[in-house]
Amino acid sequence: MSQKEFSDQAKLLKILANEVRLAIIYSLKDTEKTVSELVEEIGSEQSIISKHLSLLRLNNIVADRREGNNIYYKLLTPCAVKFLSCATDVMREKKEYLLKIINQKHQR
Amino acid sequence: MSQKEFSDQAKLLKILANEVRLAIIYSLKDTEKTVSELVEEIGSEQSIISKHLSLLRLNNIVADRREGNNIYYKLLTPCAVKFLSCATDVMREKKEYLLKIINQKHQR
DNA sequence: TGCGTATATGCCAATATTAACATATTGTCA
DNA sequence: TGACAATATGTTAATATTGGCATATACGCA
Repeated sequence: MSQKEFSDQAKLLKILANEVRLAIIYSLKDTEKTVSELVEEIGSEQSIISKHLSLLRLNNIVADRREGNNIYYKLLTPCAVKFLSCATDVMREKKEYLLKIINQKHQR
Repeated sequence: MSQKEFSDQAKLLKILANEVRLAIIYSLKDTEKTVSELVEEIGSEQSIISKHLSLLRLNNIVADRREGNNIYYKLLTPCAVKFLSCATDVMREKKEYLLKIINQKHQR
């Protein structure tokens, strides 16, 4: 892997590395939603949700579509959800390792 | 998914979302290495590599082992590498989507 | 046209992240 | 013990990220 590849990957991870943006991605995983619906569901202020949506849109993680006064957002890269479950795996693996270590200490 | 789960996941992603740390993880993917080896390979300053290693160690992504003057680091969660390839998938999927869009525009 | 609703954006302050440098720590060996 | 090699840590300044608030924009409808 080249330095540019690491840098690109780091940029992508930074986009995903935010509580609100993760909630948005997860919420859009199998259906499009309006901003209001996301605001209601996630519980952050409207302007905050909008800003995170802008960032995700600028980076082509989501796409928007206007319908009257509402703007619907959908996930462009369903793979992003698989990616999140992959992150969950890493956390589980970490946890298991820690438990193993703790058990070893107790056995001494 | 609960808010705490999103927050935990975001924390993990933040740890991984750095060019140097990605290079370290990738470099350790199938063999342990000393700090000097990582410095040589990655090309950042020693204190910088050390600090990133500390962060990874504190978060149980890597573990260290002293052997004389050298300290060997190894990856604790091999899953982290799979995770990175998963990130690469997301980027590829994004790119493919964009190409598709561009082609559609040209066909009009 | 004017008003209400939905959404986006600009600005600012607080906080987090990072690199760079200097210095400290820990071990080896003479 | 002293000098050196490998690594870690403290401090600081620059920059990036974030949330909160105010305001702007876009649309529908009367």
